[in-house]
Amino acid sequence: MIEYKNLNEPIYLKLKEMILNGELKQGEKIIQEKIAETLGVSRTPLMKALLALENEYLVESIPRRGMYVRALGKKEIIDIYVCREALEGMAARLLALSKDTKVIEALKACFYPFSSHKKINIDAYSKADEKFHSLLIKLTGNEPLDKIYFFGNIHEKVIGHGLVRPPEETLEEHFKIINAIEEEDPDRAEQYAREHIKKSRALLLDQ
Amino acid sequence: MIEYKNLNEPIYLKLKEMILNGELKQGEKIIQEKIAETLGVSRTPLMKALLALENEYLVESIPRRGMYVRALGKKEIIDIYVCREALEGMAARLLALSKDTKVIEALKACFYPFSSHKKINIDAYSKADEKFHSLLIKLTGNEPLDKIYFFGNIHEKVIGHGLVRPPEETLEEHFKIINAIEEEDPDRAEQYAREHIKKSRALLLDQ
DNA sequence: TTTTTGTATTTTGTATACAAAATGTAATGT
DNA sequence: ACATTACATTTTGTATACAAAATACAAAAA
Repeated sequence: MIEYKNLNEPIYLKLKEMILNGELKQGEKIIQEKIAETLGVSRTPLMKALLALENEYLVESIPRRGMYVRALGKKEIIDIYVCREALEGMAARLLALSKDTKVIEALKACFYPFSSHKKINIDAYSKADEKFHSLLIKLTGNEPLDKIYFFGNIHEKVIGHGLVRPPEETLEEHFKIINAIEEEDPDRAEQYAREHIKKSRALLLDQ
Repeated sequence: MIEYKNLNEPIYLKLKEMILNGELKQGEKIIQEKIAETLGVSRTPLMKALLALENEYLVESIPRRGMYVRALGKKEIIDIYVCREALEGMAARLLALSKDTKVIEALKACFYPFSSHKKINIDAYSKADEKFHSLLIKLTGNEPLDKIYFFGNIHEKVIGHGLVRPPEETLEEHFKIINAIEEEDPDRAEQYAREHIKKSRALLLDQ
């Protein structure tokens, strides 16, 4: 079977990168013609990418006024963490019920490099963390769930490239979630996944 | 402050209606030029509406092949109910913590016409049911949550215009949720909201 | 100075044109 | 008959053109 690739994905990816690394600032207006020119495309495929990003909560459209890089206030960030708590909690539950050994392997693999109790590279751990949370959703095989879970992007944007809490604290929590899944205990898997997000949320709320 | 209205919303709404009432059939290819002509617009604003519908899980895009009305199989429907369980459960929890009397009023108002224990009009109850579940989300004031909860549409599509379970069964469950919210008991509110969806899901799974 | 009004410029929204790919069909060969 | 190829048609993807609205700016009035 032939694989048809999305032709305007490169535009979408480039724009997303520009938003996440701050090349396009929060609240900044996206002047279509200007961006289209810098990307070397016309407004038509650019608009498709912008609409996709609007649905990922990265861009906000005001009719007849234009598209703006979404500015995330404290409330929005907290609200997103509430959504994550619900979705990742459910994902952990589903995985605990799945009885799939490959799931456990994949999740554990994220943190193999950090299990030796040596000094932890923050940047590498940050990537592993993002991978873990994304995998938690993807491994469920629930496509609608994956579709509504687009908050991974936000993560970087909120904290820069860092983490909400130090690895020493979260590594253990990650393994608690994985172990509950391995022991096929859906209630504990969900509970731990939710507590994990909730703790980060509480910290963000204080700042 | 001036309110700017989305100019291509009429196209979006008309298309959505055509999909939900079966005028455009499941799995049917959407030939852009043809639909554009029947709607009396060009392909450009039509594409915007189609991309919005793609993000609502009503339309599926295959690059270079075209846009298709999404065909929902049993798995997708079950998966959507799993998402609803997570999201509505969390919403009920948030409302229980909100201590807002207007919330209770609004939720109760959905079912006032059916509290007299007379014969229940299925069509009216079906609308009330949809309203209730939509309100549960909206009243939280969590915008990202509202954005990812686009499954209300699906409901009609799955069951025609009917209900998964009879009103006699679900009316009581609705009030159990409302009461738990009123008593500011987040755990029970979430539990009841989840059980409510779960029961419907179990029934769909059997069919 | 500050506000208002009129005008020029910019920018969005939509229609249209055209190239490239996909699809359909008929002719050819096995 | 069936498969394969060549060609015509359809359809998507992108660029461009143009109208309508929003914005910026300068001149006039309070």
